[in-house]
Amino acid sequence: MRTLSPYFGSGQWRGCLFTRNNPLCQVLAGQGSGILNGLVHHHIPSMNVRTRFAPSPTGYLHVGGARTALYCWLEARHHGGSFVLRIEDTDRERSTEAAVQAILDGMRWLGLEADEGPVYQTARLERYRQVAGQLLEAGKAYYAYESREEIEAMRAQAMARGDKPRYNGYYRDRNEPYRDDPNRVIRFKNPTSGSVVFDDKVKGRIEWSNAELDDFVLFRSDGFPTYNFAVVVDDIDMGITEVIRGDDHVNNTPRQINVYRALGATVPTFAHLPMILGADGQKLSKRHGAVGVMQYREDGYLPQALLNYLVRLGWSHGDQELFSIEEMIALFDVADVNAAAARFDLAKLGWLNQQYLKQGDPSRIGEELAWHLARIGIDPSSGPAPADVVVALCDRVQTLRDMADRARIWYQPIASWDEKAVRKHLHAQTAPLVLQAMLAGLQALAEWTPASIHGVVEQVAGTLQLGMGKVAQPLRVAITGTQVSPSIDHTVYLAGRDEALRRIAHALELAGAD
RNA sequence: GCUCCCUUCGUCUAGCGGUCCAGGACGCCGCCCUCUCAAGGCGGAAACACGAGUUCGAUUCUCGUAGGGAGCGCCA
Repeated sequence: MRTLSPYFGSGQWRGCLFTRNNPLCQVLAGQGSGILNGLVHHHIPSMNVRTRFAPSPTGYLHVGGARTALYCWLEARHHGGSFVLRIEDTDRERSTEAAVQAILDGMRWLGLEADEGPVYQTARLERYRQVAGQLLEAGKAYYAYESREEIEAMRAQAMARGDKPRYNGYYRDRNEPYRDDPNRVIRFKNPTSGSVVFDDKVKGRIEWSNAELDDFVLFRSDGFPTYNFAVVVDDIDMGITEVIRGDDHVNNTPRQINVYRALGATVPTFAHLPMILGADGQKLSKRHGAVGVMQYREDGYLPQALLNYLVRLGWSHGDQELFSIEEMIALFDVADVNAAAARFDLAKLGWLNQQYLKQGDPSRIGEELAWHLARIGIDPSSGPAPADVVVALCDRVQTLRDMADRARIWYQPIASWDEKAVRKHLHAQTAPLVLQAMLAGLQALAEWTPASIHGVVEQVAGTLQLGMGKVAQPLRVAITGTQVSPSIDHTVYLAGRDEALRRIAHALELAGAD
């Protein structure tokens, strides 16, 4: 089931929030003069920037969509405007409720929540019919009755001539009345001469000859509006001032602008974002890591890191690499976005993630780590405080998932011993002495902190006249079973006193075993 | 096929006619630091797709070419 937007509940066009302050929409929604008259001279007060993110719910929120949402969100925040979420679900075949939820979840995780919406297009069907009817009345649209086969033939013919496959306008001036026909569609009377010009905020000036455009379908024979019609009606009704979307829509823009004009509406500004490519330069697909943003959470990335990575992908501000949300809002401007497509580079995302792992508040990041620990079957309360683990490991991993994995040694018994490590460090001549001394020293320690443990290690090294390596390595193997771990004081500290003593004692046995 | 868009180091980018034998970041390589691994510090290799114009002068402007991409649906 769908939540009907409160703004677009049954028949409330007139009083909807989107139109309340918008004279244009008042008229659009109003009766009498209709959309075509009386609108032309209205100007939307352009002070109030309104952007929207309008995904179709056919899958999860992927990085491309996430970046579009981020840019829309930033643009709105930067100008003190509003960011609206609209769900384009008129394709009932492919739209699913689960996908809507996935998109909402992704946006929430990233912190890109909308000021208004979600608005569902399927809840606005009546409105599209109304506007189409007005277009029909004004002679700016007409009924056409070709069958799909006929259209197909038309296209083939045009192709054969070397033209674009287009509708030939057979019914354009025939003035055919409405009749019950399974092939009935409503087509838009596109201007036949002149051209459409618009200044795209990222692509620059784009000019499109009307001769290239045909009379596209506004309403399908199944009674549903087409995308190109619904977006325009929605964007007008919602008072959208800046349309920011993927550049796969540039080609649609001229025909949409013609619809705005036919409706006498103010045309918003457009910003078409280049797409994000996979690391191999190919279009992002399931095989090329086109995963939902929530997958990045599972992979151990922080939302702030993903956001930072995404904002820098196609946009920059001098040499700055790290941006807080506040800085993004203050500095971002769609007009500064690059026109070329960019590749997604996981290595850089990893670096950024580590930056945030290191800079963030350990206890806050510890909470997220606890989530990851739980995911791999570890009870966070069965060992050291996650925040302490963060401090010990943030310099050594790039993702929380790796961190959780490497934290195992402090929550679970040593799973396997690195034989080479045992041979080299536990069976070293001095190992028994070191472990013995450490055991005694740690036992006697008044307080259990990395600093106090560090003191013991140094003391042992001093009295035994050994280098730090000779002390730390056997100890490290004793605690972890391997020769790689965080600094020795943290490694011992995180084990907790009881467990540390137990492991050292056990290692002592191993050391003396042969 | 037609229309539109794109093109600086491997990658993300700075550059908006001279400041560029092109700057930063990730990655890579080397050195330093060092209890392991990292992190950190220092240094290095690495790019204006090509060809014409315009100009005293092009990475920056124009036009071609090549190579990428998008669209040409009763899908969004």
